[in-house]
Amino acid sequence: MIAKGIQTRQNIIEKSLQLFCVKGYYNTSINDILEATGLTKGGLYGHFASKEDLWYAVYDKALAIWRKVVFQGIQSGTDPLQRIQLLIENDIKNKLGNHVFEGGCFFHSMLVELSGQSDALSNHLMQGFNQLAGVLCAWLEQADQHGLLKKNLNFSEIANYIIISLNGAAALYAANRDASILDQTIAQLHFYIQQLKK
Amino acid sequence: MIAKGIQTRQNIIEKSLQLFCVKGYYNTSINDILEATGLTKGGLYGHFASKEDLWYAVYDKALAIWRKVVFQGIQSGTDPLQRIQLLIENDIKNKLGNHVFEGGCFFHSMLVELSGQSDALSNHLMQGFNQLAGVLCAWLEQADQHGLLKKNLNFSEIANYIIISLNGAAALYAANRDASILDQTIAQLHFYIQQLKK
DNA sequence: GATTTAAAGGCGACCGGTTGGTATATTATT
DNA sequence: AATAATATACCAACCGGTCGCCTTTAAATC
Repeated sequence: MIAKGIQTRQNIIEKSLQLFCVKGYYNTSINDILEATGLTKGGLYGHFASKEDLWYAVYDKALAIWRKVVFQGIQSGTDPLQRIQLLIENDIKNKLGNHVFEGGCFFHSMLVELSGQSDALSNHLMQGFNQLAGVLCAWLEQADQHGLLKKNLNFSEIANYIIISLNGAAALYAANRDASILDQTIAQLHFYIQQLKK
Repeated sequence: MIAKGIQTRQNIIEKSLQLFCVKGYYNTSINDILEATGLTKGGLYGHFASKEDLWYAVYDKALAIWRKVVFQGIQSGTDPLQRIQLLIENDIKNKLGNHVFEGGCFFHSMLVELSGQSDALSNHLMQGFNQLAGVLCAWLEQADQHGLLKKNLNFSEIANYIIISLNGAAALYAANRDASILDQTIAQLHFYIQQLKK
């Protein structure tokens, strides 16, 4: 049987993740988390040294969730461009559309809120985005080696631009909750990527 | 001579705009604003009924600044697609790159922070974005009437997508402050718009 | 199998400081 | 003298965090 403490800790992380997505980091108070978990201050601070400490644990949880959703059905060996398209579709339709993170995408919301507020936390976030850019970049290079792409494309530039588009979609969708914007963004990014082909 | 009260009011708005951009709305305290303006509580609350009331005034100021920067050099009568390109370039290079708003784009930062936190304020923001989408849409229709575009394009979809890209760029640039990301985004959006042409 | 023991888990009062906001008094300006 | 502009003192509620105390649980001892 799983130790009770570990279960409680997991519950704190999950409830905090929801709250951070909806209300933001600073605007989520420890009391909000206590209310959501049914704990009291002493109980919570037995599991985490500080609110920032909790944030790192929440980040790890969010990353695990995100990876599962966004790399769903993607197999190495398949057409690299198709992998990119699938990743985009997963990110927009499954992550945003299925409200994997309530309120808004954890990573995008945190990035905007924490930029200029906490160098430590926002750098932590940027590392994640840069890793994703690296993956996309590698896939583009693979596509190029298969002779699929136009000449003289800047792969890291394209990778960054895709990430930018995904972030923008997260922002707009969180604000207006209009599902059609998701389909539209997928369609436009699909069109964009088609134009990279020879 | 301009009444002193009006000058003070303007100063409050300008300093608050800076603070909201850097720290966000909720995380900017009234005390932060007092410190920035040299006023005391009584002085400030003589000009604004509440923090939210101040936000609306700041929004108006930000909108005026944004309009000036982003429609710079754009004349009706010129090539509609070129107008779109210029607007994009103004938004990215002049608004983001010149740090017209310190810390991050006011509109994007506020949209992300206030989504799900304040329906009143985030709806106010969305109206602005929708107006911009309308302008871009109209320009695309003009371009189409001139026979410049491919068939069966969805103009409002394209307009939304451009806005999404601009918002994403604002998010990433605020976080990593790497100017090359601005040039890259301009280049990619330029490429994207070229692909819309016949 | 019953009893002891110790640690893990959780409770809740309390801390200094800050939040947005108000009422009243005081000072400049006209 | 009247009015506009600002200062001061204050409020209740809330902020993240600490600390000593109380339960619960499970292993160790008898």
